Amino acid sequence: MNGVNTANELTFPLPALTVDLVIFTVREEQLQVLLVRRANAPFCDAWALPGGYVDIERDDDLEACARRKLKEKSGVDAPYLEQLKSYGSKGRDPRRWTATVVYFALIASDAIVLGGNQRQVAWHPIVDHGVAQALAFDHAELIADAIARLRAKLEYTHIAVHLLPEVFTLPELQRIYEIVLGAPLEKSSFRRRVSQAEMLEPLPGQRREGDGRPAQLYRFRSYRRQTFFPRSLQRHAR
Amino acid sequence: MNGVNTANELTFPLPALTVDLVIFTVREEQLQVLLVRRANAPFCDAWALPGGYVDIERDDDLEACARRKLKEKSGVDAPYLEQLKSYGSKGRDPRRWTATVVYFALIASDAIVLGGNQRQVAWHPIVDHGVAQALAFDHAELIADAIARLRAKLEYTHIAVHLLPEVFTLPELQRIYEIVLGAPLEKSSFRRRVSQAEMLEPLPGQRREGDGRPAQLYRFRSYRRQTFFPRSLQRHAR
DNA sequence: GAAATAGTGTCTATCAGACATTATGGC
DNA sequence: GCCATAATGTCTGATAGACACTATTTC
Repeated sequence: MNGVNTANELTFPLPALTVDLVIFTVREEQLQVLLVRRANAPFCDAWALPGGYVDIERDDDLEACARRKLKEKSGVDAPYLEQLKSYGSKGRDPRRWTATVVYFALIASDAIVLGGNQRQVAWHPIVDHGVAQALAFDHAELIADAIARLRAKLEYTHIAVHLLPEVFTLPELQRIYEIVLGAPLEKSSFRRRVSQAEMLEPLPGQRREGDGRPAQLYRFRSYRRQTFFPRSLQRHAR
Repeated sequence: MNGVNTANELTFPLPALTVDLVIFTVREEQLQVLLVRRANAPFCDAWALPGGYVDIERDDDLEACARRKLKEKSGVDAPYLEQLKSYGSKGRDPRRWTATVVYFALIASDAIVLGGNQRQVAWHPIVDHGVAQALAFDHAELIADAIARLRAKLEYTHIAVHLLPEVFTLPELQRIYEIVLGAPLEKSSFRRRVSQAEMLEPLPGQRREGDGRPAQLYRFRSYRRQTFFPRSLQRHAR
């Protein structure tokens, strides 16, 4: 009934399994996503998310597979990486029934070391809910979902710090939020949230300049836990 | 490089792909999860989540696969169904590299038609973050993650209505929340949220009893959109 | 000192928790 | 009338938005 015979051999055809990555960064005042140009059919020459088949020899688990592919494409070792969702259907790859587990990563633009050929691997700016080009497979949908998740999480967590280098100022952090959300934020509200969460550690004495008064430098203190902001249904005390 | 030859045949071994279901209901004043007893090795006779291999002949996509398995085990056609997360690694199934896409479902206990043998398919109460028994594979972890997601979503959405039959009273709905969250809720706060969200439609005239004053009957109005409660970082108006 | 940007303080609106109060049924 | 439960109202505290104000730098 479960399609497995006594010798533990599968008696039915398997779908293919891939891992795809939606790698975000903020460059040139824009949210951008890393795409690779396909060299083979189907969708040859179209842009697509970096990713590929799970290699059961090399990859111990799904996340290791995602990290391997991330390292191959972006050169980044330990970014923020979060599983987004899985997509699988008969038709999304014309060759065969394929499922993909999508991860999204946030990296600082200064941490990126792209492989040589910009025709093959390049950053593409996000406009609204996707990129300007038509993409291979269902990758436009995957990107739209990833953007929605990223924007939603910005509103109740601190993950945007992962889009900045280790040391940054509060105006820089606020700018990241505004670029990703596509809307200006109230300065004092923003700063209140950040300070109340106690996630940032001021780097004493140091400063940096824009054009007026320099801003205090900070470092993200705690990668251990994500901060979630309150105001939801709370447990009743008594 | 991508392991596919020109005839579009894969030249490397594939991992297996399954879909597993965490089916929740509230019965006998407890949050319960549906488990099936395994009839084959590995973990023969152990309890496990309902699920199984994706059948690329029958299943058009992952969600269809989940709905098919849900219908097979619980008899329920159109419950609340949401993709939770995917798990895949070399070791989680001793037979081979296996990935599973986990869905969680919420169904009303009165909608359930279990197949005959209770020794094979049965409800198990949730205590804290899991069930009392040891489970097959990594299913205890999958259940713990599903419980965490369910509890988190209760605090900012209305999905708990899917744990009740179509017609219910507000005290019944509140009781569901309290059972799942494991803590009492403040009545007036609870009712304010529910009414502000305008998700419930009073069924006029009708009532039902406990022991004192009868409660108004309601029906869940809108399956179209989930209600999310406010108080998070908001866009700046100007 | 003017301009520009960083950073703080104050007021208000909104909403959740606490808890009292009223409403409606059975007995 | 009494009890039990349903439903509502009021007060308080916490926090986000708005916006004014102060602080610190360059020129």
